[in-house]
Amino acid sequence: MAEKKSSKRARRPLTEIRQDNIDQILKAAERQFAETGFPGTTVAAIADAAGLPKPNVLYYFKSKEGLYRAVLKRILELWMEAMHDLSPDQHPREALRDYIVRKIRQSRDYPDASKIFAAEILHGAPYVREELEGPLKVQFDDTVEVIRAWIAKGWMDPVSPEHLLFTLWAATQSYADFGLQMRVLLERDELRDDDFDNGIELLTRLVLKGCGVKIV
Amino acid sequence: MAEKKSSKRARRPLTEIRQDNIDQILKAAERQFAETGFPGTTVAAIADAAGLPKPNVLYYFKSKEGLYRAVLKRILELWMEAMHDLSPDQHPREALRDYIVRKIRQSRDYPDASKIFAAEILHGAPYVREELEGPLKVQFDDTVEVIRAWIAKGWMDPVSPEHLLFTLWAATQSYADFGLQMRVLLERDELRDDDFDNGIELLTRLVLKGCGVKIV
DNA sequence: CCACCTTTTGACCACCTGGTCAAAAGGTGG
DNA sequence: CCACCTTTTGACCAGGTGGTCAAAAGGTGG
Repeated sequence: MAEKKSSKRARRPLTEIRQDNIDQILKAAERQFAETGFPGTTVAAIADAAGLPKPNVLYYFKSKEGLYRAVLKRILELWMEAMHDLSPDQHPREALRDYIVRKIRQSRDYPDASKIFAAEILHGAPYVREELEGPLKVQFDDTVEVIRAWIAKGWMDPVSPEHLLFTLWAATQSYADFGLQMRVLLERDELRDDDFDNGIELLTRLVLKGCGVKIV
Repeated sequence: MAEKKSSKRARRPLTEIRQDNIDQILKAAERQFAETGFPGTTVAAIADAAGLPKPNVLYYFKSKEGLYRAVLKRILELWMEAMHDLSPDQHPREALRDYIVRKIRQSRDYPDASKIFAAEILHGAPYVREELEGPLKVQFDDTVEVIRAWIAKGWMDPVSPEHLLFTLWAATQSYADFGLQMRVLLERDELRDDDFDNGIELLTRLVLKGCGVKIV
C-alpha cells in the first residue's frame, strides 16, 4: 500500500495521468456498455465508474459516441485476432479443436467485449457495418477456403463451411452472451472453469465427430 | 381496397377498435424494441410506427415499461412452446431433428422475438429473471432428464445434456440474432429458405453424428 | 335522441441527458 | 520562481423523454 491508485495526492507526470485516465474510462465504458447497451448507458454512469467527474470524460473523448467507437475498435481487434491461425496445412483435428478452445476462452476472459459486439449486430450493426463488410468478410472468406481445402483432401466430410463457422461462433460466444442464462440454469453464481471445459469438450466432439474428422 | 385499414372512417365497434389498436401497438413495439433495444426505443417511435398519437399508446399501456413487459410476455410464451415435445420415448433421431427444425423455423419466422430475448439476457435479464429461474428452469431440467434417459438407453453417446442444449439454442437462435452478420458474409439481401435449410442440415448432422445417434 | 362510457388528441411539464464553458488547479521547462 | 500548457470541476443549458391532463370526438344502450 505504498500509494493510492486514485488521483488523490501523488505528483504524477501528465503523460502518465493521461494514459491512466483514458484506460480507466475505456474500462469503465466497456463494462457499462456491455451491461446496459449504448443508449442505456449514461456518460455520468461511466464517469462514476471511472471515478471521474463527467466533464472530464468528455474532455478525453469528445462525445459519448466517440467513446463508444473507441471501445468498439478495441473489441474488434481482439475479435479478428481469434479467427486467425486456421491454415489449410494444419489438420482440422488440431485446428478446429484449438479454434474452439480459443474462442471459448475468449468468452470466458472478455465477456463484455462479446456482449457489446453481440448487441451491436443484434441492433443492425450501426457502428460496425463497414468492418463487417471489409476485414471480417475477408477473414471469413479465407477461413471458408481453408475448410474447403480440408474437405477436398478428404480430411473431413463435405459440410457447409459457412454454416459450420456460424455454428462455431454462436456456440462459443454464447458462453459470454448467454452466460447469465447458463448460470441460472446450472444454478451457479459464476460459471466455473470446468463449465467452460465441458463446453469445449462437447463442442469439439460435435464438430470433429459430426464432420467425420478422424480423431486418431 | 374496399376500406382503409387505418382508423379513418369506418364505424367500428369499440371492442374491435380496442383489440385492433392493442395489436398494432404490440406489433410496432416488438419491431422497435428488437431494432433499438428498450432504452433506445422511444414511445413516440412506437406510436408513429403504429399510426397513433403518442398519448394513445400510453392510454392502452400505462407506461413504456408496461408495454415492454407485455411484449416480453408474448415472446416468452412462444419461446417456451418450442422447447416442448422432447419425450423420452421418442428416439433422439427424430426428436432432435424436429427440435432443430422447429427452433430454426422460429428464428426465421420470429426474428424480432429472438432478438428481444437475446438483448434481455445479454443485459442481465432485468425483466425476465423470474421466468428464467421459474418456468424455464423447470423445462430445462425436464429436457435434460429426457436426454439423460436417451443416453441411458444407449441411443446416444454420453454427452453433457446441459451443454448440448446450450449449443442447440445458440446455434439455432443465431439465425435470428446474428442474421445480419450472416447476410453480410453470405452477400445476401435477405436470408433465403435454403440458407435456413443448410443450417438445419449442418446442425442436425453435427448433433446426430456427433452424439453417435444411429441415423438408420 | 340522449345520457353515459370509451377513445382520441393537442398542449403541457418535470426531469434527465449529452454537451459546453470558463475559471481554477495542477504539472512543466527554463 | 514564473510563464505556459494540460487537466479538473462546478455551474449551466438546450433538447428530448416519458408521462399527464382536460377537453373533444366517437361509440353505446335504452
